[in-house]
Amino acid sequence: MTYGRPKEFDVDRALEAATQQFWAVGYEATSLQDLLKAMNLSKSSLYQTFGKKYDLFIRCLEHYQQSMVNELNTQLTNSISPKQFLSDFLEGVISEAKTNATRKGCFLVNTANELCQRDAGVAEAVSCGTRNLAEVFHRAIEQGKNQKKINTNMPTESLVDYLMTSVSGLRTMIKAGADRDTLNPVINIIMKTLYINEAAYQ
Amino acid sequence: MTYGRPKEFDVDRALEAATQQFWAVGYEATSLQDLLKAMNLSKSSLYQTFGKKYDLFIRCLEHYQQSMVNELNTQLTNSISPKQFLSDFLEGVISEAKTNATRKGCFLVNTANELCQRDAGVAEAVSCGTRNLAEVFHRAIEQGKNQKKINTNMPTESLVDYLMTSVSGLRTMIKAGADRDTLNPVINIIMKTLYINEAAYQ
DNA sequence: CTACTTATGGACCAATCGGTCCTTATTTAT
DNA sequence: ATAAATAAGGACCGATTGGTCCATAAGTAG
Repeated sequence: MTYGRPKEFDVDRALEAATQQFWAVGYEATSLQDLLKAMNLSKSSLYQTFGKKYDLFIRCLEHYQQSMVNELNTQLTNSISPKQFLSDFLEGVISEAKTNATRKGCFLVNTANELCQRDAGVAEAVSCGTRNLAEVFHRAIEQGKNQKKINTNMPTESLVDYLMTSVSGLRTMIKAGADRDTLNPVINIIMKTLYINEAAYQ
Repeated sequence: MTYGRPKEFDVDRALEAATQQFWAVGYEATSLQDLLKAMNLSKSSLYQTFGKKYDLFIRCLEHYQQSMVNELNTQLTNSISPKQFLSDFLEGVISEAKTNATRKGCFLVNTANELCQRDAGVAEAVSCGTRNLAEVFHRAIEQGKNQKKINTNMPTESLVDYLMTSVSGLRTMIKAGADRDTLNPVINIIMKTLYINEAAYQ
């Protein structure tokens, strides 16, 4: 039933390679040549399989978003407490600060900054990704509230938005060159804000 | 003492126009053509006066940074309280959320996200700008502490970094499409965190 | 009026951009 | 064996990129 010459490459691996490339340097700064080298494909294969650069980019965005959200969801269910999950997550975010390696940040955040205002399609994909990410945080915060660890006076939605804002901010600070020593107190403040009762009593 | 044919344009106005252009769409997405149109210059005039695109960009960054910091300093000295200053500032940041007009955000934040990891010169200019911005926040927070309005237990530096992080995060959220209604509660949380005693007692 | 200095307009450049298309290679179905 | 279908290599495309260079214009100093 399947005709034709089989592909000489793994589509998923190629997609992953393209994602890494776009993630590392963004859409505009990634040339077709860069993609071909990163994915190890001929131009024909790329266009035949993924369409144009823009189409590939959108697909990478979705690929990234899904795997990130999946990863976070399993981390949340495996963590000993929502607080530990959130704390680990923030630690993870700032762990790439001032490493010699490239600080890629979050592909969604990067793209939001680069393209969202200019391209409606990208904006839609990013919006979808952030909604899914927010859902994870929503779950974590609801659990924290149920365990009476998080101030139940504040609407969960606001806390989620606060968390999203804080994470995005951390990522920008890292790109701007902040190191872990300056950002560690910041995530302490953020955590204390979520777990405000502890902060007030300490 | 001044030789030669006089310039037919105002250097400062041209610099301002270039700043607006870079600010609006970033470095990569701004072509030389875009610059010439925005600045209303011939190519020769641009290169003779400002050097190459990269040089002009750095100069725009510095120009932006200086005028922003000056503006904020006068706003701080004219405000009735540091709290009012900070609150007004955050309000101002989210006031461009979901306007139909282009949401340009902060030129420094944009550039941090676009170029800092790739170009050392840009990173240096951004770092200088953020330091100067942080100084303004430092002044405001110290004043708040002196007036016993801000928790003196937390180091001022940490609060400054927290504020910088929050502002950067807000800007990204705006670019990602968040509207004022979702961000207003967020800045309330941020303000309460700075003025934590009020938050704990309310 | 002449020499000198700077500004401007635009021709020109190689390199690169994203993208198309045609030929050839490799497979499966009959 | 042959036809159908897909993949891969690479030539080729016009448009655009950032940038240089040169001839001409427009001033000032002596």
